[in-house]
Amino acid sequence: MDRKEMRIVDTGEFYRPNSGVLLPIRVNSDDMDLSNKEERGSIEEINFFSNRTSFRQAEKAGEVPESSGRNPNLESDREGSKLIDLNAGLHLMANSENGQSLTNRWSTLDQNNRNEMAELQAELNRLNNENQQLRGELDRMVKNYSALHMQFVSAMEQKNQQASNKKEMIDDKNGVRSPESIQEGNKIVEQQFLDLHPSIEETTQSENNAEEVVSSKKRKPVDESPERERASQTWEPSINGNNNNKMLKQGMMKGVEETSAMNPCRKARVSVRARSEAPMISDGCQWRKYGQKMAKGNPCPRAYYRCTMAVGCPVRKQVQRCAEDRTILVTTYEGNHNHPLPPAATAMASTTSAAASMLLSGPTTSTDSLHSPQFFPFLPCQSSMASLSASAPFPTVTLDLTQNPNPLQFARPAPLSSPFALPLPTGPHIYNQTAYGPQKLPILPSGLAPVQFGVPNQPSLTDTVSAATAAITADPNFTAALVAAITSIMGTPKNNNGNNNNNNSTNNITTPNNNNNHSNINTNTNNTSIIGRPSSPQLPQSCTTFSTN
DNA sequence: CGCATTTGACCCGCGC
DNA sequence: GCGCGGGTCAAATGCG
Ligand SMILES: [Zn+2]
Repeated sequence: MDRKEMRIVDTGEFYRPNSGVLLPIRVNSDDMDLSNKEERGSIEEINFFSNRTSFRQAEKAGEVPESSGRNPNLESDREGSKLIDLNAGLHLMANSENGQSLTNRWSTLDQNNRNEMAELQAELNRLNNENQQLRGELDRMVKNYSALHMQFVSAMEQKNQQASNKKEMIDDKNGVRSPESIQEGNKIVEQQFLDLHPSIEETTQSENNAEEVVSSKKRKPVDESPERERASQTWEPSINGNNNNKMLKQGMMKGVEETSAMNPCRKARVSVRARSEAPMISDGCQWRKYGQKMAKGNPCPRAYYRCTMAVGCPVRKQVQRCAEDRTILVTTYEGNHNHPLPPAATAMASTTSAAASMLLSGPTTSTDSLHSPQFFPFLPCQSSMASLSASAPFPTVTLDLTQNPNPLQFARPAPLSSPFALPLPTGPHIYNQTAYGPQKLPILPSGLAPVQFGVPNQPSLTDTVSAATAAITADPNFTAALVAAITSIMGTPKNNNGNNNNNNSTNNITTPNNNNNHSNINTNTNNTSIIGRPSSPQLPQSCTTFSTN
């Protein structure tokens, strides 16, 4: 098929949706036959080279009634015919008079160029229109999402306030009035706005304070064993009123903190692997170490921290070095902060919250949803992976930031000052990243903070976490969102001084049986590898120890 | 002296 | 029932 003909046909297709707009044809008419510019559609075609193709013109005029709407198929055919006519006419011109052949050739070339230009311009216009349409669509979706989210937040707020009132009543009945019960309502509201996605514990828990989430699964809601001195000391005032004195002895905060319910949401974890020489990455929060254990299979001890930025904050984290690469620090976050966070800490908090929501918010966010390669279209070429494990009891999202291909992605817009800005991705940025591969500028949501991971003045994990958070929280289905997150992770500088400039970030799907192949996305059951990355270093499974139990 | 860290003991779930 | 391992507690200790 002739190249030109192909081109014209394509332009015809471009404009077919916009009935009546026949820019390419009109442009040709400008060049060849200006007399009928005002006519539209096939009228112009008919007049195309009218002096030489009257036969065809008459033929086509008879074929196609002009009154009816444009028929795409017919349009295509006619345009094809028109091009044949065009070529024939040019040929005749070139051969007709030798003296003018050169001039005619030049004019032909000029016309061709102009045609091409016109076509390109037409395509440009078309793309602009399409872009505007898509943008409008996106804006609409974002608006809808925001509206829904705000509704959800307000609903949760109401629910929390109701629960708070209930708790106050209980406390009053027991003769103990917990200050937290008064404060928690506000706290939770803050947290919800802060985290963008209120986590499941807040939705399912009848009592509102986030501290309840803290208590581990082993803490049973009813103290059925009196001989357990510690258990009776540390907890459950609202269910077992006899413990109130003990709780006072232990301190109100602890009592509230340990008040718990077996909330599955507590299990949701976000594990971040990052290279850092420091014993602990700085994520903007204040942590207090409350324990250290030697983990099995890892000579490096595992440290346990809890957030001390606010009394009773349920957030905890575990820090452990990777057994095989001591420079890799694995930090696992758990829970949601119940207090406002500084900008530096917002990213991580949002990430953990979003990850918890992601992992626990139903089948669409489970690992199953990630089995489809369409969720990671970029992975084979960009070597970036999402790690999700929705498996019970500890669904875990693992962000592997130890391998980064792009050391020069430090430039990014200055973060906004407000620590409470929603990390909601705005505009098409996230889709830009998603669709068009690695973008060097991180799509940070505006409220996210400057970097505080690792050594000062270093670019930090915060970028990655922010982007991941934004991505996760932006889309309840976590499709494009996940893609965007991972894509943005690729653009995040690693957090250490490091010597690891040439690797890609990877996220991993971790399996319940601790089969952490960092090159694969595995299912919970059969460890089916969806997307492999043979080139990535195989990291020891002990590096992500929290996905299993 | 107050706060944070250390560290041994304890709790609990799970597998055998 | 017992042992193992993960997680937490809290007294002891360290530090500014
Ligand atoms: Zn906190």
